[in-house]
Amino acid sequence: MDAKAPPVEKRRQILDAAIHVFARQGFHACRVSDIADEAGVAYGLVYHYFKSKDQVLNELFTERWSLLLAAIEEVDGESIGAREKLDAVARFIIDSYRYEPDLMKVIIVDVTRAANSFGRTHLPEIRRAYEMIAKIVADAQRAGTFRRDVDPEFASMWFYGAIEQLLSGWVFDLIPGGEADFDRAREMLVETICGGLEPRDGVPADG
Amino acid sequence: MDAKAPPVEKRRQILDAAIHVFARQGFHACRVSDIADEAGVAYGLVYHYFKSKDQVLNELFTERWSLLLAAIEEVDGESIGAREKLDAVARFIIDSYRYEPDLMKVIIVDVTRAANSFGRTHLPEIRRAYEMIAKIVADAQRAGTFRRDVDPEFASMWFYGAIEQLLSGWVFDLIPGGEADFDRAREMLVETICGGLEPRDGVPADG
Amino acid sequence: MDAKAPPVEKRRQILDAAIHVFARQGFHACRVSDIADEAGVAYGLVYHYFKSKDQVLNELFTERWSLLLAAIEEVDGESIGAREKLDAVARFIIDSYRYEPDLMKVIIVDVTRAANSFGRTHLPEIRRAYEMIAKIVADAQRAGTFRRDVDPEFASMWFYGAIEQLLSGWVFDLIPGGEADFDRAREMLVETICGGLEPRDGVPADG
Amino acid sequence: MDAKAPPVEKRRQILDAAIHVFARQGFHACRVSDIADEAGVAYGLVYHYFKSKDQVLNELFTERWSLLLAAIEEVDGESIGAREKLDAVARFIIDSYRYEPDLMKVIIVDVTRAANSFGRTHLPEIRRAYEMIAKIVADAQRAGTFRRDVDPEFASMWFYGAIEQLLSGWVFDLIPGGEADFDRAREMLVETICGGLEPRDGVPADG
DNA sequence: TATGAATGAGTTTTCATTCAT
DNA sequence: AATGAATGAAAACTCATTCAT
Repeated sequence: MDAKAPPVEKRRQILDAAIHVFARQGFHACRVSDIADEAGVAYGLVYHYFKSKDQVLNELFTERWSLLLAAIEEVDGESIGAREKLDAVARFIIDSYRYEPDLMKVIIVDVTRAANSFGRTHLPEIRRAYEMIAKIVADAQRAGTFRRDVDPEFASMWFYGAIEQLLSGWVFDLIPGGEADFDRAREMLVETICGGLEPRDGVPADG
Repeated sequence: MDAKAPPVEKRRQILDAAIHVFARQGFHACRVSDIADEAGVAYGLVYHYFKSKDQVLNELFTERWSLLLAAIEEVDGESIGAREKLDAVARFIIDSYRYEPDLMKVIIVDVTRAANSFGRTHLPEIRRAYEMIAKIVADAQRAGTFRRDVDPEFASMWFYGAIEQLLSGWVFDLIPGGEADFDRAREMLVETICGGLEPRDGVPADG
Repeated sequence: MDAKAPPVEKRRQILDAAIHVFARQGFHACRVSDIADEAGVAYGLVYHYFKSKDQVLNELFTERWSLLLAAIEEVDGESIGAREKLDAVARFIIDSYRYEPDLMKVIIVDVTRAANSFGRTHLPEIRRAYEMIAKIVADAQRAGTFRRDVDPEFASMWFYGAIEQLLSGWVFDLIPGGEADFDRAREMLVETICGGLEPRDGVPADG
Repeated sequence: MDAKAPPVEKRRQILDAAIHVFARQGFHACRVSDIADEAGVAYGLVYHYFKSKDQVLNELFTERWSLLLAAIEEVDGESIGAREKLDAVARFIIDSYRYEPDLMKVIIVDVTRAANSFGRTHLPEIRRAYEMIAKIVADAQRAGTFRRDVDPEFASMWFYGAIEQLLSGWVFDLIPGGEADFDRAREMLVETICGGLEPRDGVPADG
């Protein structure tokens, strides 16, 4: 009865192939046929499952980014401190890179940082992540955990900007990316950013 | 009356035109003819002065980035605290954007963040900026002004990543970019990052 | 009714069209679109089958030249005199022109005589023909049929040079190229060259 | 008074430079600026003295070819046998190559054999050489020195074709081109072609 | 579902030639 | 006579996408 595998399989094959091809050559530099070759399917089949080359990347991005958004939301729902929340968010993103570096490379390089092309398209989703992080900060400010003289929107940018720079550093081999480095980098990132956001002598929590 | 206008003039016209065309349409989306049209010169003249479309962008980037490197170096040479140094660096970059938003947009969007194409080419220069910032941090750590448990290289990434995110926010209209916002953004950025890097209760300056 | 026309067909169409376009306009003067138009196919299809415009000509040349090499080899294998062998070779080349003047025109004008471009590329194959003719001469010298005081390599050049000049004459309408002229030209060519190579009074066969 | 060298000098400089540039790169592959660079003059000066890039080559060809025509004419006027005349013509051409290989290379490769471009333009002059050689043959036939069953026009082609092939062989390094080879090649060429044209047993001088 | 042949729009780059000085 | 800046036409090649089978 199942003489034939469900068609979904090839669709997945194509997506997975695209991850590696995009990571290797970059979205613009690769041809649709490169994806098909890597997936071991015929050329035109990509167009059977996807409307265009763009759509392949879009789908890859959305698939992953929605996981991120869900993760942030879940983290935010937990009863833990703001520092712990941001630490969890950073951990999620860094782990994404740790376990699927090619996919994250594609998302960072070809979407998130490619602000003129795909970044533009996905700005709303990207922005959504900023906002959720900003919300974590704002809540902490209300709770007195974070100082109030730094706008949550800006705090979110410092935090996300630092993470993106970190991942870029790994992607482009600017900094060592061994197993041991992941945790250490995250700890220092959270320590610095949260340290800067937490109240201290001479900095009243209420701004 | 001037016997002859210096030929350099048209070369400059082309570079300036390129800034606006690149900023408006993005490097890849624009054609060489767009640049020539904007500059009001003949198509081939672009190739008289530049080897390729790429070289136009490269020159634009290098021209500006070397100013940044010089500025950081100068700032680092002054007898001021680390926080003041980083504040000056942030100010220089933000002022660059304030006075030449199109040029900075091109540099950020088409070079610095376009890590797969031009970013790759200019990685050494970009890295140089990171290193100079890291040096400021390292010196402060030795002086006891900054805590020692955050690697200077990482501190540099948090700082630069935050600035890049800020400029991206302005470039893509994610955050308001009025005159008043420039100073406030810089203050908060420096306050957060340096705040996180400075020693405080329970954080011994020596790591 | 035929389930599917073999894809090879269009490839052949393109090659045939190229023969006529090259012959009419010359390789350099014609555009790829001229070939496509003549073949009645879309522009891009030329590039589907051939890597470049050059490759089209290369293929045309190699296809035909290998027939020539095979013909010379076959002729050389027969048990006939040297004069008969050279006559057969001349006949083969002249017949090639007689039946496919456009193709031969292309080969002579755009490859064989275009020594700086394609001739350079195909020098080894062209040289091979010289060598095979030289071998016929050398064998005849050993057999005493041809005098030994003319290097076979030179004899080969006199023979091939005469043929090439003859074909050029037809191609450029320097001499009449009617049906009757083909045989007569060949006879005179062989008579002159072989006559000059054969021993006679006062010219000892052993040089 | 002669503070300034006559302008003709630079014109000659350009022509001489063109010889070497054409020989090195080929007419089509070189740019006008290459000629100017080699001549050590400015770009536009080439257009002051010559109407176009083509005209430079045309002039080079005509200048030399007219010497050849004159030489053949002179040779033909002497009271010597046909074999001696043809030997003198061959010697003239081979010596031209011997003493000015670059110029002859240009003439052979870019004009004489480039039948589609410049060859076409200079066909009348080239043809003139054939005709003069044919006349030498025809006269010899009338005098009984050469057999009459080979058309003078064809005999001329065999002779000229052999020479052209010989020069091509040197130009493209197909055959050794040392000092000693020049005389030997000429002797064999004349021996073969004239040998084939001279009457012998069984070949009545009157065809 | 699967294949890959067929389509054709789009852009960079080259370089001969002109022209102002 | 001399310079070299300025012009702009021309064409190869790529590759996303469509479509017949």
